[in-house]
Formats: sequence, C-alpha cells, structure tokens
Amino acid sequence: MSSTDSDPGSARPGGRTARNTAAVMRATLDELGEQGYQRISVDRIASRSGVHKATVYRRWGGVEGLLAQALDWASGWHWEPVRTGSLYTDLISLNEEVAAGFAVAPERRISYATIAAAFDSDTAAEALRAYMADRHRRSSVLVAEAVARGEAPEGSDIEEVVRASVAPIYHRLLVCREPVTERHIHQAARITADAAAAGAFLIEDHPDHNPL
Amino acid sequence: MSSTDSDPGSARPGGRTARNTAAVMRATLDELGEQGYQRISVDRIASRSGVHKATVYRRWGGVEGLLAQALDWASGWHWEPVRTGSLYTDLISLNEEVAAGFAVAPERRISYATIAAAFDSDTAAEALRAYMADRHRRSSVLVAEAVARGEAPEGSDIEEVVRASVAPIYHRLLVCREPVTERHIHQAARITADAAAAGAFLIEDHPDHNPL
DNA sequence: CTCATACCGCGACTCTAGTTGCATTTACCC
DNA sequence: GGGTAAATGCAACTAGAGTCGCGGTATGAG
Repeated sequence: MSSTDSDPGSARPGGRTARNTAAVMRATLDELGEQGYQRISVDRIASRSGVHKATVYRRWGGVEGLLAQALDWASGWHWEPVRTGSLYTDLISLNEEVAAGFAVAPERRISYATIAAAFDSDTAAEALRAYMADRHRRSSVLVAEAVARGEAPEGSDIEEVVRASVAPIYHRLLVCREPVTERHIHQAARITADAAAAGAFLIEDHPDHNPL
Repeated sequence: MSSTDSDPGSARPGGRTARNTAAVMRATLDELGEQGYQRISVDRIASRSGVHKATVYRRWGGVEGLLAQALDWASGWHWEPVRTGSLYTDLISLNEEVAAGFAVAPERRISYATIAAAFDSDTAAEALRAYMADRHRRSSVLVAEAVARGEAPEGSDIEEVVRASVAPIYHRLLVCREPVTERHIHQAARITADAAAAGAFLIEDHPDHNPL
C-alpha cells in the first residue's frame, strides 16, 4: 500500500510528516536524476529536502527504502499505453517507450536505479515486482483489444504477451549490455505479435509445473 | 584480456603476484557464494586470501573490479551447450541452464552478483558484456547446426536466436522479480524455435538504424 | 485551551570503506 | 650471486554511512 500525502491510513495525514514525505520523495528523484544510483547518499537527500538525516533513516531505513517508496509513489501516476491500430505496432510503441526510458537522462538514471536497488534489498525488489506487475497489467489492455479484434485467439495470456515483447529490450540493456536499435524493437514486436496470432500464448489447462 | 596464473602478458608470471591473484579470486568467489553481493567486503576477501587489504584495493580497485576480473577469469573455463537433437529442445536445455544458475546457492549468488556489479561500475559492465557475448557465441553453435539440418533458413542471425530464447528468463528473474516455471522455459523455447523456422531472424540487407 | 503522544531536529558517536606514505620483500635480469 | 624495479605488507589516517539518546515541536483529542 502506498502512503502519499492523502493517505487515510496514516495517523496524521496532511501534517508535518506528510510534508516531509513529499519533500524527501522529490529530493530523492531529483538527486537520482542528477547523480545516479551509485553516487546517491542519504546525507545529500536529507540536506536537499530540509529533513534531518536521522529522520530519513528512521522512516525509510536507507537508500533502498527510499527507492522502494518512490517506485510505489510512481505507481500511482497516470499512465496508459498508446493505441496505434494493430497489435504489432502497439508492441513497437511499447518497446520504444521502454528503450527510451533507459536512453536519456534523467529518466535513464531512475530506470537503472530501480532495477539496481532490487539487487540490494528485498524491500526494493518487492516494490519493483509490484510496479512491473502494475505496468504489465495496464499494458495488457492493448492485447485484450487485439484479441477482441481477432488478431489473437481467445484465452491467450495477455500479460504474458506484453512481457514477451519487452523482454528482449531489457535483456539487451541489462544483461547483454549492448545498445538497442530500431531493428531489435521491431523484431521483438514482430515475433511476439506473430506468436500471439498463432496461439502460442494460449493458457494451458494443466497446472503450472513447480518453479525452479 | 585475462591475467591468470600463466598469463604470458604479465610482467612476472608464476610469481607471488600470480599466486596472490589466484588466492584472491578464489576467496572472492567463495565469499560471494557464502555472503552474496550485498554483504561482501574487501576486508573479508583480503583476510581470507591472506593478501593485504591495501594490495587488493591497489590491484582491483574494489569489489566491482574483483567481480569483473572473476567474470573474465570464468570466461576461460570450458563450457559447451548440450545437444538434444532439435533446436526446440536445445533451447529448452539452454533456458533451463540459465534458470538453474539463478536458482540454487552458491551459484545463484554469483549470478546475481555479476549482474548487480554491472550497475555499480563501468568496468564490471564491460566484463559482463564480454562474458555474455562469449556465452552467446558458444551457444549459437546449436543454432548453426539447426540451420544445417534445415530447421531454420540460411542467413539467420544465430546469436540473436539464442538471445531471444533466454531473454524472457532473465526478464522474469531480474525485472519482473517473479518465479520462472517450466512453462515459461518451454514457451520461450517454442516461440523462438518457431520464429527461427519462419525466418524471423534473417539478417536484413539494409543497415541497422541508429541506437536510441 | 490544554494535554498526551507521536514525530522530528540535533549532535555526537561508532563502524566500516577506502587511501596514503614508507619500509620490506620478491622476482627477474645480468 | 648481486642489483633493481615492481609489488606487497603495514599501520595510521580520512571520510562517509548509519545509530542513538535527548530535548523540542507539531498534531489531534478532549
């Protein structure tokens, strides 16, 4: 659950605590955009936000906690995928948005930081999981509409289609550490759209095997 | 280039320096397997290896440098993909190996650490890039053989087929932060093998677009 | 208006990472 | 076997992260 300014679950919504939260979140994202994840420090965020260092540590536990809450915070922002008329072009648009998020500062630094923080703490990892799940759920509307148009069979795992499309982009950026080009974006979208049309994402009846 | 015990490029191969290198590398991988990347420290590696802390900092610069060299070191180890008779099953085997590398300790910790270190330093990122490029190059033999058997058309980008197959596994583990099941492993292999058969990985004549 | 409580600011403290100057050892070359 | 330059060991040092106790302040309730 998120705890923003107007969080009714908070004991004292709208008070100094809430103002501090907003100031620290803003400072965190600003510092992240300017310095990146490696050079970020709680000291700088504290002095920039005007909130004392000890308070930041008490409430968020450290940089990973700040990142986790910032991700949670960002989940509340409005976002909707772009409609282009076909599943193939919709997926291209989606892939391009992902690639752009890792291309230019300051957004680039924030994107990398959220992934990196997940390696440092379980809290941040869970925040990333929730953020990505939300993102993929929203994106899957595109696939649902494609199914309605007859571009893919009923019973397809629509979120899995989204993941299949963006996976090669993330893989290339974070694992291969090689540049992403338009060719990769189009190829991933093409393969995924074709596979979806062929029914490769149909949900099978038999239950999942055990995770490794 | 790697500098192992018998590195002829080193000024003094076989000497104390080389012994220290081996001891530190061993200690690094051991500590990593036991403690994980977050809890690792140069102090512990130094005392465990019997090499002084200052020496480690002078030669490797810190934990990221140690990881980078360890990856470089591991690239020299022999590895060959498993042949199963068809591209589809070969890719399943490949995907399973990736998933297993992130499943059980201590290998699990080392796998995560190499990815995480790439976020912390450019040196480690470059080492990861080289390691992955090597790994994908070796794996692509499977695809080349599949092409020779007629399972995919001539002119296919064989390394890209490997990347497409494993990408969903990494994506799920590192970005989605959700468990990988046999279903995901089979689905990724199936979609990739089918796409390869359909010529989706044929190298186009026109040059690549610019990277984003 | 007053009070109780939770939150916060403050500064000093500890602990660990990482650095530096110097003496010593090692390994290669002759 | 002796010389030399690089590499290492050593210890003290700096810097920054993270913690703690205490006193002060804001907030909501009565």
